[in-house]
Amino acid sequence: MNPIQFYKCLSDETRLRCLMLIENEGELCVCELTEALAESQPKVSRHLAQLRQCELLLDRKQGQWVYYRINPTLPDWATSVLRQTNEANQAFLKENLANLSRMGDRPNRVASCC
Amino acid sequence: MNPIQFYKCLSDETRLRCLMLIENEGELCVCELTEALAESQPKVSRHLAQLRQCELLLDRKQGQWVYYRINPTLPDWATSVLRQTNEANQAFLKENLANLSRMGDRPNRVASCC
DNA sequence: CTTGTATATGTGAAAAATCATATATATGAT
DNA sequence: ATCATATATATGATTTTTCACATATACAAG
Repeated sequence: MNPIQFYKCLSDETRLRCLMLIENEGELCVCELTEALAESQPKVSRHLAQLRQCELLLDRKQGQWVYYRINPTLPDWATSVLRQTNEANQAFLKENLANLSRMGDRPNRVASCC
Repeated sequence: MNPIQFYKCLSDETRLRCLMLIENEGELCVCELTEALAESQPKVSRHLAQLRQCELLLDRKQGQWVYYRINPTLPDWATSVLRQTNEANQAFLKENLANLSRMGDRPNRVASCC
């Protein structure tokens, strides 16, 4: 993982909030992120695609939903940067987390492996 | 320190290398960074100015030289991100450190306080 | 098969970031 | 005062990034 590519990924507000929300929640689908961020679906989807291409995120498809999670095979320093950024900046996500918890009809999560 | 502003600062190659080199060396002046990066002086200077304005770097003037150092009052998470990024990515700086050590006539450092 | 929901992507426009070049300021040496 | 070195900044051009909107694909339900 090239540090420049990594930090370019973190330098856009939509992408950083997505990463932090996913770090918080473990896994989120596009419609949940769209709701939490109050942004358009194409905008969120495009930024997620970039994070996936750069291998910061992995996705899994379940029915009509696509769930994104942090790539667990990132180098330690990158994993640590994401974790620390999230832990130290919860206030930054306040509004987004409120949107998310206010969201009705969240898709039923089914474990990917069982 | 807003995490977006922080990561925008880290998302440019010139700025990231400057930050990492300064993290490595403790303090560097503009001409040393210019040499290490093999970039033009105005380019390096302009990026340093941005890092100073965002308060990631502090500067001190000594004679004709201006030395930049990491702002020691950054929030802990930011300090830690810089340190970890540097420690885990020494290979990324190899060429720049070689340029620096090859540099003759490096300005004599005088302690700022004594 | 049709409809509705979720997600992805193509396209051209707009905005933001970066750059090279020229120039200005400050300091030290002669 | 003149010259050389170090640094900063103005300017306009270029490149990169982001965006909105339209559209395409996939799946589930009826």
